Amino acid sequence: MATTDESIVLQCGDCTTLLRDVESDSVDLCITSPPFADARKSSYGGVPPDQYVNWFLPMSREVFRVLKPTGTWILNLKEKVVNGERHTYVIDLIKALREQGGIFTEDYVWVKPNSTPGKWPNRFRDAWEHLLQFNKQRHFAMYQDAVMQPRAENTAKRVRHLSENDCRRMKSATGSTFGKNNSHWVGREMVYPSNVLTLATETKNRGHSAVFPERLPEFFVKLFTLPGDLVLDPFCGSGTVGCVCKRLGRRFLGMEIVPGYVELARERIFSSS
Amino acid sequence: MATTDESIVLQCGDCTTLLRDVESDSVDLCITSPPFADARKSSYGGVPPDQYVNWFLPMSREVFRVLKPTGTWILNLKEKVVNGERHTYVIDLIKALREQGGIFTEDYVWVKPNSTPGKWPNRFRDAWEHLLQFNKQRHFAMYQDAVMQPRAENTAKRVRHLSENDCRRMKSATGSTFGKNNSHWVGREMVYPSNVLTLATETKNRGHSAVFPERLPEFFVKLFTLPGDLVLDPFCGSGTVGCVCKRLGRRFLGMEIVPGYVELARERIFSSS
DNA sequence: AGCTCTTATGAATCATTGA
DNA sequence: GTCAATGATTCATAAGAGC
Repeated sequence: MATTDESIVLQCGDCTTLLRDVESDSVDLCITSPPFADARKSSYGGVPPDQYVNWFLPMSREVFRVLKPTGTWILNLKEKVVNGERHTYVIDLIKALREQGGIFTEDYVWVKPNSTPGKWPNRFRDAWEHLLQFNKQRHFAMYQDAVMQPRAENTAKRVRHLSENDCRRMKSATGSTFGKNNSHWVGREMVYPSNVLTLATETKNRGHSAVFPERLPEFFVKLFTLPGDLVLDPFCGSGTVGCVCKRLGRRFLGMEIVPGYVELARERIFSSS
Repeated sequence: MATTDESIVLQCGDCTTLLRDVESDSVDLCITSPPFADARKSSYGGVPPDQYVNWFLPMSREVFRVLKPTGTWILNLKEKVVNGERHTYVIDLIKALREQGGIFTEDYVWVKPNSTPGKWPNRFRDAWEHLLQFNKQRHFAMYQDAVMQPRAENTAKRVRHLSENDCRRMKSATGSTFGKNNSHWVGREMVYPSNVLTLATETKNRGHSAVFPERLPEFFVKLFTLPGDLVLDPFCGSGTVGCVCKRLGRRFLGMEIVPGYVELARERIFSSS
């Protein structure tokens, strides 16, 4: 499908099929949030949890093929509750991707302070998701200095003056997990983040039910690519990763099966320039 | 082994053996942080990651046996990095515990905002751990009101001035059907927590490395037990869970293989009274 | 400009009811 | 019985409007 900018390519169709036409060892970073099991039924049909791994593997084989040896894949997933317990499709998939040759380098956690409300007799609301990092080699490209952030104010001092309950509520006050109060960058000592990203979900209606906050792909694009590098999102939805790549000067290849979302992504990516 | 208080019992020895003398269906909550793979080499010999599940299963069988049908097991674990990737012994163990009859109800995340600074060529510092919840039945004891926390300031403020729209809810463009009626919020000062616990680790303690900050077992002891209930920690170390139980009026059974830790736990638990 | 207030909305889950 | 549809439950956040 045609594009209006050679460095940003959007394709409409099934990504497993479309990926067959992508050159091997050409992608620096794949970052994607595939439809979770049983989710987004109205637009994607909803893959049953028990069939999720088998549904996933033909696609992942292509992703590993097109990824550069030094490239990275960041995969956003979350366990669904089925019959009162967390389903194992995510951990089954981790095992399967390792058998496909992937190296399970890290499990970043995305903490969502404004997660969907809800309380049930047996559980509280779900405020975190996986960001699984897979690689083809143990040595991969990583630019850690690009994601440094200011050190938080003296945490220990604050903790001492907080009540018991306030301490559990300190989500935005402490430490150097990524996404905390970054309001005063100037003149602050910079530190490396951790493997916990605390970022609120988008609350503005973007016409898509599962939109990344831009700072999430931005973190990984800066961490794993340089300007001019190629970023792939095989389930690009409304194009958040593409927007970030355009802004940061990375090339982007996005695939999406729902025509309406492709149009939405095109508008979002090219209207901002 | 003798104790100085009938409601707090400390035993020195291998927990798999000691557990055989514990009555079936008698424990309301088991909360424990077993030695992670390859850790605590001096006392446990450092279980190699590949043998971790086999090492674990005789003990877990006993834990499930002694747990009440309505009881809960909270298990603190973290994937260790082996040869550049996260080892799968945690997810292998989840699968194995389910095969043993356990119900994998929830995966709480403990975020440690002040974890040790540091970074490596291929990863940042590790700032989170699993708190796996297993049950014997789908219906178990849970006292959610005991762990409520103050509402966020922002929300508390706006509840004082509700608009018309706060009392109804329009359907979202993407078809989600969340209902909300903010008028129910009026007069409510406390809200329920999520499945993410943000708690700083306790850095300086008297001659021991504390596994848990006290607030962590406190959260689960309040959530899953009533005063007088029995709490078990088969790897009780320096006795943090016991201290919490003493303070909150729960009975406690702690097991620890290193005599020095048993003594330390005894001092900590009984000196505070 | 800067503060306060208003508004929309999100990868949800469980118990109950009806077919 | 088994399965599907419906109703009840629940917060925090960013953007924008208003002062």
